[in-house]
Amino acid sequence: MDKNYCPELFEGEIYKNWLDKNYFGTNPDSREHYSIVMPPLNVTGKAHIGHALDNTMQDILIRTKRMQGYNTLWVPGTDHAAIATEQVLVKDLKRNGESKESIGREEFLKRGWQWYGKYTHVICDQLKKLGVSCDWNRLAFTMDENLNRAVRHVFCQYYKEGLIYKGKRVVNYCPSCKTTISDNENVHVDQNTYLWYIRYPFADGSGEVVVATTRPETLFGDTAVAVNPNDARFKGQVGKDLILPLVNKKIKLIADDYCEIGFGTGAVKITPAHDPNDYEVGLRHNLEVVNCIDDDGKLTECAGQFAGLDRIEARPLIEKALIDGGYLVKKEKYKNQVGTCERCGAFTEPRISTQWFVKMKDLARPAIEAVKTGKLTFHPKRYEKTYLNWLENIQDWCISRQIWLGHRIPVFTCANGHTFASEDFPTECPVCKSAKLEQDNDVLDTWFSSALWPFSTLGYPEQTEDLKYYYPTSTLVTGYDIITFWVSKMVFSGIKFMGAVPFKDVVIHGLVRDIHGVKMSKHLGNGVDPIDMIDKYGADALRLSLINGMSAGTDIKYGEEKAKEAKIFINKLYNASKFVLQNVKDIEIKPIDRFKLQEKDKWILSELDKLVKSVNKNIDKYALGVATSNLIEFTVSKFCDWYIELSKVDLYSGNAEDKQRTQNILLYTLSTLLKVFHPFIPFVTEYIYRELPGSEETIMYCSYPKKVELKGLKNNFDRVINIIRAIRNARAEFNVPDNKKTSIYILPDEKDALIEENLEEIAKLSSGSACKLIASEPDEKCTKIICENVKIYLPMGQLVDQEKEKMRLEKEIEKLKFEVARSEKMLSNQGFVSKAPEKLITQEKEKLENNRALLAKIQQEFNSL
RNA sequence: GGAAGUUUAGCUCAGCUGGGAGAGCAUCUGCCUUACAAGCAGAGGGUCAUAGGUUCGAGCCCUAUAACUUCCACCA
Repeated sequence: MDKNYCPELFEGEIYKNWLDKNYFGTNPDSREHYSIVMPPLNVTGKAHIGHALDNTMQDILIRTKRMQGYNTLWVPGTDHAAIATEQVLVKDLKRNGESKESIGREEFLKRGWQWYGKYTHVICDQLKKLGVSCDWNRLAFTMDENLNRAVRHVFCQYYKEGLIYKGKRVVNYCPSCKTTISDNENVHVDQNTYLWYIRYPFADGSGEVVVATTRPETLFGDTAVAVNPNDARFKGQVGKDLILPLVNKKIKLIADDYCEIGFGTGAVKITPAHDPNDYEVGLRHNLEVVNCIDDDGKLTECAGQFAGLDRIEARPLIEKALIDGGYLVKKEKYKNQVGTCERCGAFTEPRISTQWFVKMKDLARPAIEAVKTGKLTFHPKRYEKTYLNWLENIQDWCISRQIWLGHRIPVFTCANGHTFASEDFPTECPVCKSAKLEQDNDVLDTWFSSALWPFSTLGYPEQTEDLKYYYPTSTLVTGYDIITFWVSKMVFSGIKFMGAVPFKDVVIHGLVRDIHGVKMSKHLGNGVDPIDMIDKYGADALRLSLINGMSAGTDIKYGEEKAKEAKIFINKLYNASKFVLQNVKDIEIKPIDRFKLQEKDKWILSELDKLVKSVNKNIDKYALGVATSNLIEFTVSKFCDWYIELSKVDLYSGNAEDKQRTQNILLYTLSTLLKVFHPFIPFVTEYIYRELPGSEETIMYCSYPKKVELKGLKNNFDRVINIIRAIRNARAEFNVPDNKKTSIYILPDEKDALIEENLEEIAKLSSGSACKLIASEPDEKCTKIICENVKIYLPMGQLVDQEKEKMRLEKEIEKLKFEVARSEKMLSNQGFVSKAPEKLITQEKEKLENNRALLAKIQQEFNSL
């Protein structure tokens, strides 16, 4: 083994070996299953650090369950991310002077597939570097032929049941991406703008109504002005005609509750084509719908001289025209929120258009029930609120998108105008047999296909063996940002089409932010590239740094430092292993219960037992961050700091029996530790494990430790640890450098087997030249420590100063007096004695007694000085 | 406008059903001790956001307040 940990030397080789041996592959059998479907990664470019976190968590769960003997399936996959990919492709075309239209739909789709073919590898290779143990034989893609079948099947099912309909709605439209986007993709941002107060004169010349608007350019689409029916100011005026400025068209003044009395001027212009509320008002009052903004975000002919101008750019020109015409009353600063496209950032336009919708109310109900009845649990639980709140206020889901990439809506219209949905590719109209068919031009929202992910990847709509065996899956791991986008949709789809929730547990993690807590983005350049981290520190270090200290569902602040720290820790584990390996070369492996264990052995084994139990418990609770810190704590503070150092005594003493016992315990402890640790840091644990004497072919299939199978581990070794610490402390207080060895004399209060057994250990770990048991005070000038029922004498020669000793003891006495007083106060408190639990009271009493005794001893010591 | 989360050492965060404030990093001191200087040993450092309340006892439970973060929402 190399002197220090070099992950680049073995991670690639180990992963290749796992793949070659098909260790990740699985098929249904008689065991209990544990399955996860990977949230599909967008095939748009690179995996980011959030993917690394998400997949590390899943890998930890899968690897643990695999070692626990479950039949574990982890399905990897990618998503076609239609809008994003289409955008990239369009940009590419533009660069070559081409366009979607110029190359045609078929050719465009071909390029889409080329893109997917190329980048699927890239993203999968990145996941492989991370060490994920998913079944690559089953790599799925949301556009695969069988997934497309599932989509068509589901669509037609909905269609047949009347759950899908085509309707007119005001939807968010992105003029830059040229497609409808969902409410979720429409992000509201604060904007400093103005309120324009515009004068609308009555047609009969009897005055005017002033309206306030943030969007003067939509004036051309106005078909009414509304006031509140109870607004006294407009009494008798409702129903009269107004002149629409610049257009000189007559529109009516109407009364509608939507208009609030207190806001603005009390009158609001109604533009049914470009505002969802106005559209509703329009329906109620039977208003005309005038589109004044087209697909490109440009004003239409109804804008007269402004037709063809971009809606935003036209604004100042319109303002000028309003001023010139004497229509503008005033303009004041105003702050509001405006919708922007999540992907391209362009201002979105609410726009009336014909779209496909899924009726949500009935689908949502069982999905709500599933959580309320506990069939589905979120971890942490508070995210159930996000989920429920969304489903309880659900709107119909707009599923059509005006782009080319993606699953095309399987609805056809024949030459005679018959419209029908078809799961297969039809050749004739089922009504009139016409062979002239035209398919709907729109494609489905990407989430429509990912909603089916947990069963479409297992073969649906075929009732495959996989589907029967692995569905419902066990756990879904994902970020809180897509609970509404995705999780909810999988749940109602799963219930609807499979008759069961798609997973039992949903584990939610936070976002990985930069070290200052700012969201990572290309724009800010504050992103951390996971592949960079792997190249510099190794995949295990990246994994560990993401998981360690993570707490459920909270965002993680992440910087390169963390990966560096993790690597340093792994180096520690690596070196501890190296030490063990160097010392077990000549080992004769025996079960550890064959040996007569010393206290220190019992101590490390009982600590190991605690560790293993705690890690198991925390993995079951999905508290992976806690499990990780337990593992690190044991490795450093128990195994390395103490047991390895203690073991040196018996390894080098020349006593063959002691050596053999210690070798076996070292090996047992290390190998158990590696197994428990393996799901978290798979590479280095496999690498070391293979070097261990008596190891199996791979650590991946070792059985996951549940506890240390050994009785009688109770021990008192903490006394020795406390004594060693006390000596180290005293030495530091006297400024004795570590390289200056001194003798240690111990005078026990009574015969003390534990101390007798550990004299050499005490000497070794507290920089002593030797540690001797004595029967009476030594003659040398010593400093004296009283603790753990022994008196310890450190011969410090000239360094010992009576006054200093006194001060030391005084400090000690003060502390003890304080403690004693505290206990006494507590125990004399009637409320405490009568109400506190029995166990606590006896504990407190014991403490008081011990402290009193110790105080007496130290007091006596002080007096004798 | 509604909801959730956060507030503990200089920094990043733990802290379970209430029972003597913890870790890592950073800082300071001493050590190249035959696994590791990517190391070891030791030390300093906190009115647990604020104000009330419940309790024998509150970092933890309740109420209010403040600051920050996030999600949801159609107010011109």
